[in-house]
Parts: sequence; C-alpha cells; structure tokens
Amino acid sequence: MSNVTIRDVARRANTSLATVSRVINDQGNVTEELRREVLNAIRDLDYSPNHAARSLVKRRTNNIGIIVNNLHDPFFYDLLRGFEDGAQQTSYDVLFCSVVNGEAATKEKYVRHLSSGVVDAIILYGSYLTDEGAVRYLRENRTVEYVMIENDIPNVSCCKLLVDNLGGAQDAVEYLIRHGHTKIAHICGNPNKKVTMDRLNGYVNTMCKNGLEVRENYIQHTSVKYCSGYESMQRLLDLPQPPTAVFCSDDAIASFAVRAALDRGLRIPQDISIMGFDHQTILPDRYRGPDITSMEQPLYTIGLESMQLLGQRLSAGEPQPPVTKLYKTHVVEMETVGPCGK
Amino acid sequence: MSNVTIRDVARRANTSLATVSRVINDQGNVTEELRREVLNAIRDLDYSPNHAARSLVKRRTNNIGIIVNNLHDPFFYDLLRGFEDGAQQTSYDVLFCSVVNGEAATKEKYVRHLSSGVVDAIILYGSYLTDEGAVRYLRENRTVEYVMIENDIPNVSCCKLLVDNLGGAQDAVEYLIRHGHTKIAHICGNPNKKVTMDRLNGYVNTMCKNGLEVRENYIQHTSVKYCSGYESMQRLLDLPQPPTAVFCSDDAIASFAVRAALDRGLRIPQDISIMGFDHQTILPDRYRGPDITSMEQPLYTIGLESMQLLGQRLSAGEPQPPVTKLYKTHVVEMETVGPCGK
DNA sequence: CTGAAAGCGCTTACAG
DNA sequence: CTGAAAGCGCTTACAG
Repeated sequence: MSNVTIRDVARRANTSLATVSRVINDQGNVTEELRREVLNAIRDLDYSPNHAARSLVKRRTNNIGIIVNNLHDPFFYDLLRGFEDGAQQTSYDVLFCSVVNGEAATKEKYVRHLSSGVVDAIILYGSYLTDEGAVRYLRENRTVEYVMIENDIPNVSCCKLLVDNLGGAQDAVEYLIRHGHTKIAHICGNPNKKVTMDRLNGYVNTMCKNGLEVRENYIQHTSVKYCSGYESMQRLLDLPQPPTAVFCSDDAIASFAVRAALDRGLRIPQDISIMGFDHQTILPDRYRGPDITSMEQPLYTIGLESMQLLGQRLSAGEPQPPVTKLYKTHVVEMETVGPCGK
Repeated sequence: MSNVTIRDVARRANTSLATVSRVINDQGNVTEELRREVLNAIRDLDYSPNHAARSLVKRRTNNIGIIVNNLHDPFFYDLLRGFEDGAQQTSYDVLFCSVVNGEAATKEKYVRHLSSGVVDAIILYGSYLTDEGAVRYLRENRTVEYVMIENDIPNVSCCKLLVDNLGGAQDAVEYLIRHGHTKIAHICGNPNKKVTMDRLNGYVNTMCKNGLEVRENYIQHTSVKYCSGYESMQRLLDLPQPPTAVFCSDDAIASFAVRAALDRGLRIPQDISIMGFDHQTILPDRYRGPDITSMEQPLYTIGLESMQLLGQRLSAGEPQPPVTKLYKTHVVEMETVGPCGK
C-alpha cells in the first residue's frame, strides 16, 4: 500500500485534510486557487487515495465482482465479452473470480469475501445444486447488491436474469420432430446444474405432448466433464434401436457426441442428427466437426445487461425493487440436423 | 457491507473487542471457554469481519490481482488454468481484471486501483508498447508485490517470467529450413506487442544466418485483430514469387492464414507450409482447419508458477529479491508443415 | 470557502 | 489470559 497519505498532501498544499478530500472527490466548495494547489501536491507526491480507508468510511468500494465456475471454460466467451463491454459503460472496476470445478466451499468463500466490503455488487453466474451454502449466505445477508444469472432461487430478493431453458428444449425437440424424427434421444448435461433438469424436462414434455415414446435408455446422463458426452453417445449408438436424432443438453456435450458418431463412421446429419444448446461460439478441446445446430441463448446480451442493470441500481440513491428478466432462445440452423432417413 | 460488527460480537459474548479479534485471527491467548463463547456469538450473528477495516489496519488484503488484455480471448485458456490451479494452492483470493482491447488508460486505472489497497500483489500479463503509463506507475510506486509475465522492462525491480521468443522463432524458422524451405515468409502479430518484435527478429536472424534472402514483401504486418492474418496471407499468395512456407507470429494469426490458403484451394502442407507460435489449445472464431504446427510455450506452467512464486514471496516475512525466469519453447509437429515441394 | 473533530470497523501494542 | 486505548487513512457533518 502506498506510503503517501492525504495528510502529506494537505501538508504540502498548506491546507487541511478536509479540503484535500473535497478536491479528490470533486465536491466543489474549494477556491480554484486552493484546488490547483492541492492538485499539484497530489501530482508531485503521486498520491492515490487508500482504497481500504475510503471504502471503510464511504461504505462503498466502487467494485463489482463476478463469480463464475471455471473461468477458463470457453463457454464463457460471449458472456465475458458482454461483461467487459458493459463494464466499460460504468465507472466501476470489475473483478472476476473463478471457482475451480464449481467447488462449493470456494464459491461460498468468494461470496462471503466479496460481500464483506470488497465489492458493492456481485454477479453470480450459473445454477448449481451445490451452491446452497453460498445462497443461504445471500439470503441472510443483504449486504451487497446481487444479480443472479440463470438461477431462479425462491425467497431470495435479488435481480434475476433467467433463460427460458424449458421452452428452448421444447423448441429444440419440436424442431427435430418437424424433421421427421421420432426416435429422439437426450444426453443430459452436468448433473450438478439446474438447467440440466430444465432441459431434460423440456425434452420429456415435448416427446409426450407429441405422443412419442421416451424409450428406455434414450435418456443418457453424463458426468461433470463434457467429454463424457462421447461415451453417452456410444451407449445410444449401441442400443438395439438407436435413435435417429439426439438432443444434447449443451453444445459442449454435443461436440463430443458428434465426435463419437463420426468415429463410428456415421455421417451427420444423413445417418444421425445431433442438436445442441447454447450456440456456443467456441467449443472445447479443438473441436473440428460440423457446425452444430443449436438453441442460441443471448449470452453476450445477458452479460452486457447485467452490468448495465447493476450500474443503474448502484447509482440510484435509494434501494430499487429487484427485477427479473427472462430471455428467450431460438433455433440456429447449422449442419448437424437433417430429415429423418428412415 | 455487513451491519453486524465486531462490537456486536463482543457484546454478545460478554467480552472485549480485542478478545474477539484474537479468536478471529487465531492468535491464541484466549481460554477455550471464552473462545467458544465468541465463536458462538459469531455464528449466531453470522458475523464476517469487514474487509476494508481489516485491510486498513493490517496493511494486507489477502487478495492477488491478475491483469490481462481481453480476458475473453481463448488464448488465455491454458494460462487461466494455471492461474486457477495455482490459486487453489494459496490462501489468497484471486481477482481477474480484463483490460478491453488493451486500452492504455484502463490498464493504468486497474494498476493504480489494485495497488492502492485492493490487493497485495499483481500479476501483469503481456508486453505491450502502450503499457508505459502503467509501468511508470509501477516503477515509482513499490507498494505491492509484482510479477510481470512476458514483459522484460528495464529498471523495474519485480519478478519477471519471460519466454524465449527470440530463440523460439529461430527454432521455428530452422524447422522450416530443415524441411527444405527457402522461400519463407513471416506474418507479424499485433504491432502493439513486444513479442511481435522478438519473433520477427528471430525470423530475420535465422534467415540471414542461413544465407536466405528476406525478400521484399515477405514480411507482412497485421492489425491488432487476428483476422487480419487472412489478408496478410492473401498478399503473400499474390506475390509473383509466393513463399513455400510461412512462419506466423502466433497461432491465432496462423489460423487465419490457413483459412486464406484453403480458401484459395491450396493444400496444406503439400502446396504451402504454415507454422504458428504458442501451440494455443483453443483457436479463435470456430477454427476448423488442420492442427497447426507450432512452437509451444508453457502457458499452464507459467500461470501456475506465477501464483506459487507470489504465494511464497507474500508469506515470507521480509522482502525477497526479485527473480527472473526464462521459459523455453519447443516445436510441436502437427499437420501444417511438410517438405518443400519445389 | 475552510478546518477541527468524530468516526468508519478493525488490530495491536501496552498495561494489568 | 484480558481489556482500554490508540491508530490505520480516509470522509463527513458541524461550526465558523
């Protein structure tokens, strides 16, 4: 931390702490001459106000914290761009925290740490079953402004930006049905994510609504690792009655499903159709297959708007009522879905 | 910020602020009974110490800041994993800051902000010509511990983790020469990066050392955008004597050079060899071409070791002398370099 | 317009 | 082992 304090500046400018503070904070009520004097002293001493002291008394840090699981995951590409562009529109400093593997203890640590005077607001991305500790803290400590993305937790009064995963999954399955498919399977995503449930429900609903059978083993689960989508696909292809189309819970899973199909010598989409979710710009692990037909969710927009929302709320004098927004998804037709062959 | 303070805890536990502070900080000198009393009060009130107040008096924040340009850039995949894994080995909270487009003012803002009591140490990634403001501040304000990655700035006493870009570029060009190429061109990277110069120098040196002519227009420049590598490649292919091999300053550039060649109907590597640098795990913009032969730099290791280094230095009682480390690169043979056809 | 003083929520000698 | 008091570096009424 810096060695030069406001006291040194005051001394050098022949004035009081209060006056220096006033010019630092642009509060006016200082003669132009004195102001210049102080500014010079600040420049000469290369003074920067101590952030901790300032935060302590102002009860404001001017920081916004963003917490995500596995920041390195290329899934975040568009979301990060949204956060970044949004950040530029505010005067806040934005700090990203990565929770490796979504480790529950780490996430709670970050939530508590940031909440206790490190930031003014927190954006929490993602819906994970293991987040309950962090969420409990949130529910009981309304100390900072919160925005939750993708996570609709009941009884927590904070802003929520949600994606219509259920509707999206329904649209995806209906899209496959419109292509003549009836033997449609589903590969679930990370079992720790709530969106995995939503998309699974959307799949099941839509199959039922259309009078299609959800055959045994047509619902395959994966581990938390995307690459387990590969084995899930293999299991589907090994079935006595393999599906003609597979709806995957996300593009990362789908990318591994595609690899599995191609490795079996199948042609996509002639032999099998594969559909993802997210319309993720960058896929994991040097994916080289065909472009994946998918449900796009507006990640860039969500990132951008979460920052804008926070900017407004923080600069509003009084506390604002929490807002909830629901984002729709839509089909992006690419190369992995075709008409049913048989 | 939290409403419950150490004073509330002391009151509830029927003791003094000092005692509460002692148990929070595990300093001993408290009877087991009183300790339990305090712990209960803390639990009952769900108290967390105010970070700002604590930092102010301890002159320590327990945070480490990492500043990079364009956090969303998939270039950072391995580096981030290194940072993340390294962070887990320390007790520090790690905060990532993204400087959009490497904007000089933003970077200086982050450096100053973090330095003035937000973190105990900063990792600054990258070598950019526009960083001088940030670096000047660094040079004049030894307030936090610094680690610079890829940036060998003279007269700044901080830890430096450097990559042998010059040697790596030489090895790359020699690798192409061993494949019989003599008409070797170079596409430069981001003109704002110092590594671009190093790699260019490595190219020129090695051409000269091997008695090869650096023909006019064999050195192509790009803008700060990776995709400009596409036009650079087109210009090379339009030359009356196009090169048989192209060494690109980085894989992202190379990925666009490959696209340009493929779009011309050229076969890689039969018709033209292309070599990159970085051995980047994830390439920009849904790259689907062949795997790029490249010089690998140990980004994961660098990320990991930068955190480990900081962990040691911060926990050491007294200030440590700065260390410098140089990382070597090595050829990773993939699919884009072959023997010279003509 | 200006400054002395109180106070933000902690920790740390210091005295007992 | 325990607590009263000073102080970290700021800002903010308050009085002038």
